Amino acid sequence: MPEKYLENCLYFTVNKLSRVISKMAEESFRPTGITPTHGFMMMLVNNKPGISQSELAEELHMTPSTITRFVDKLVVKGLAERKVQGKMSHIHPTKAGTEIQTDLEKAWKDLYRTYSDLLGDEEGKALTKATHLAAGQLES
Amino acid sequence: MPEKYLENCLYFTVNKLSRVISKMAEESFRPTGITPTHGFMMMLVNNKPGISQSELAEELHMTPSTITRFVDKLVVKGLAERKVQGKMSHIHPTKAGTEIQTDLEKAWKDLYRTYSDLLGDEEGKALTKATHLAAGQLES
DNA sequence: AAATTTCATTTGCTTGTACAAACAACTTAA
DNA sequence: TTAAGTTGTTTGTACAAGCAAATGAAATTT
Repeated sequence: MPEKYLENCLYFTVNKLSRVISKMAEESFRPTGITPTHGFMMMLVNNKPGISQSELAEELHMTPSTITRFVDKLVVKGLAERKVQGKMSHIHPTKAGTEIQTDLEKAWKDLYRTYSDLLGDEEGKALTKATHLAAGQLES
Repeated sequence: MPEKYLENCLYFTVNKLSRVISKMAEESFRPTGITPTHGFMMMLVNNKPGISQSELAEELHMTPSTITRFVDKLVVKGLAERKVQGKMSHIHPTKAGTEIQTDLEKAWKDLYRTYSDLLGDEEGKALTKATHLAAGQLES
C-alpha cells in the first residue's frame, strides 16, 4: 500500500486534523491558564451552575472517569467546587471561575477566528457541520 | 455559551469524530493483534523495507519520539527489526511482519467499508478529502 | 425491611502522543 | 583537525483519554 494512500483514510486524516487543531486550540487558550477542554467544561459550569458530572459527560462526549479527573483539576485550580448530594456531584463555579468566563469566551472566539481565517469562513463552517454529522452517524 | 454551541466548534467536533473513528479502527484491527497506527506503520515497513524512522515520522505525521516508541513495540512483538547504521535506524520486517501484511490490508479494507457504509461512499470520500485539505491549511 | 438492581462517581491501570533535553553521528569551515 | 553546528534517534516526563472494577447511594423487587 504505497505512501500516499494514507490520506485516503478517514481514520488517518481525522487524527491528523485533530492533532493540528488541538495544538491551535491550546495556543488560543494559553492566556486563560487552562487547556481548551477544561475551558469548555468551565464554560458549561458557568452556564449552568450546579450541573452534574453526567450532564458534563453528555455535553462533552467524554467518559465519566475523564470528567472526574477534569473536575478535580478545576477544583484544585480553585475555579469550581463539588457539592456532593447523595450519589450526585453538583459542580458550581467559584468566584475565580466566574471571573475567567470572559477570557474563556475571548479564547474561544480567537480560536474560531484563527481557523476560520485559514480555512475560509464558509468552508470552516461546512467542515464543522460535516464532522459533527459524521460523528453522529458513526457512533452506533 | 449555551449547550448546543459546542457543535459549532471545529476543535470539538473533530476531536469527537477522532474518538469515534479511532474506536472503530481499533475494532477493525483487533484481529491483527496490533492497533491501527502500529498497523499502518507495519504496512509502511513492509512496503519499503529499510525505511528510516524519519521517513516514518513524515508519512505518519507523528513526532520522532512517538515513532521510536512505536517501532520499539513492533520490535518487541517480533514484527520488525532495527538495523542501526551510523545515526540512522533502518526498519526491516521480520518474517512474522511480512506475514501479517494480508491481515493488515484486510483490516484496513474492513475499516474503510465500515465507515463508508455508515456515511455513504461519496460522503466518506468527500469528508476525507476535506479533512486532509484542512489539516494541510491549518498547519503553519 | 432485606435483598437486589441500577446509577453516578471514583480509582487503578493502560495507551497514545507530545515536548524537552540528551546523545550520538555526521558535516562544514577556519 | 578541531570546534561549531546540524540531524536522527532516544529517554524522561507529562497529560489526555479510555476501560474495567470498585464504591456508595437510590430505587425497585420480593
